[in-house]
Amino acid sequence: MRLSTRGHYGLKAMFDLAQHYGTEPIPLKSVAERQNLSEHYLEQLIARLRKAGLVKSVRGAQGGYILAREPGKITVGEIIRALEGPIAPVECVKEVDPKECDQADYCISRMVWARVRDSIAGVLDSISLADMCREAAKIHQTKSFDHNRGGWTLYDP
Amino acid sequence: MRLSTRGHYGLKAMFDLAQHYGTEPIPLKSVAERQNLSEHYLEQLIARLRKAGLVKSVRGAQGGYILAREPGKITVGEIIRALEGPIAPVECVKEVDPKECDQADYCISRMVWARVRDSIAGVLDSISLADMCREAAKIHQTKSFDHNRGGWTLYDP
DNA sequence: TCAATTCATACTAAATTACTCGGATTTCAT
DNA sequence: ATGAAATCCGAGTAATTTAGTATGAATTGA
Repeated sequence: MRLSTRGHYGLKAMFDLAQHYGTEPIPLKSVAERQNLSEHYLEQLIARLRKAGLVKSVRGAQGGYILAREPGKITVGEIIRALEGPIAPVECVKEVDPKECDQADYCISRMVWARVRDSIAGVLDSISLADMCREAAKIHQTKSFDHNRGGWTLYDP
Repeated sequence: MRLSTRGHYGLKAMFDLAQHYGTEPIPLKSVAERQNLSEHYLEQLIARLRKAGLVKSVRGAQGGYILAREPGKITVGEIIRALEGPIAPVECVKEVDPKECDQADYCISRMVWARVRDSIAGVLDSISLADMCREAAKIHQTKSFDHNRGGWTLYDP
C-alpha cells in the first residue's frame, strides 16, 4: 500500500511552488535544491503535472514553473491523480475505467477496497496546497519560539 | 497507491475460511478453486498469516486451515498488515519503525501522508471478517430475489 | 550571443511482483 | 503398512516497475 516517489516528490515540488506563488516563475533547479530531489527526475514529474494543467511553464532564461491556479484551488488529490493515475488500492475499484472481474457484483473484498479508495480520496481531495502552506506557517511560528527570551519571536527572513 | 496481490488474494482466502468457520479444516486447494487463485501462491500467503497467528493449520490428509479466532475477532487490518507489512503510503509515516528523514518535524507532505495512513487504517481496522460474511449473506439474499414470483426466495443450497 | 532554462526521448540498474517448481514431511483412511 | 492428501519449505524466474541518469534539442531573457 505504497505511493511511489512520483507522488511523494511531486507533492513536495507542488508545495514548494505554492509557497512561492505570486512571484516570478520558479526554476526546477531551485525546487530540487530546496526539497532535496534530483532535478532531472523532477523534470519528468513536472511534465505530467503540466500535461494535467496543474502548472504552467515559462521557457528560456529566467523561466520556470508557476501554479496554473491559486494554491487554494489545487487539491492534493488532483496532484496525486496526475502523477500516479486514478486512486485504486486494487484494479477492480479504479476511479475511472475499473477492470472488473466476473465476480464483481458479489465480491465482498471488492467492497472493502472501494471503501478504502473513498477514504483515501476523501482525505486527499479535502487538502489544498493553501492548507499545506497555512500548516507550514503555523509550524514555523512554533519553531521560532525563543527559549532564551521565553517568548515568541517574529519571523523575519 | 496500489495493494499487491498478496493483500488482495490473502483477504479473499481469509474471507473464504471465515465463510466455512466452525466446520472441518479447509484445504487450500478448495480455497484456491473457489476464489480462483493459484494454490502454490496461496501457500506462501497463508504461511505469513499462520506466522502472524491468524490461522491454524492441520497437517496431513483431511487437513487444512482454520481461522485462529472467530471471524468477528479478526479485522481486515490485521490481515493486511500480516501480508503487506505496516500501513504506510510513504516510508516516513510507517506505523512501526518509520524511517524519518532529517526534515521530519517540519515536512508538511509528511503530515498529509500520516492523515492518509490513519484514514486507511481506520477503515481496515473497522471491518471484521464477520462483517464481510454478513455483507455476503445480505447480497446473496438480494441476488435470489425471484422476479417471476415477484417475491423473495429462500436460500436452500 | 550566451547562459539559463524547459522539453523530449532513450536508456538502465536494481528492486519487486507474482508466480512456478521440486520435493520433504505429516497424517488420516483403508 | 501403505498411499493419498495435505502442509511446509526454499529456490528459481520472467515480467514489470521504480527511480532514476544521460544526452541533447529548443526557447528566451540579458
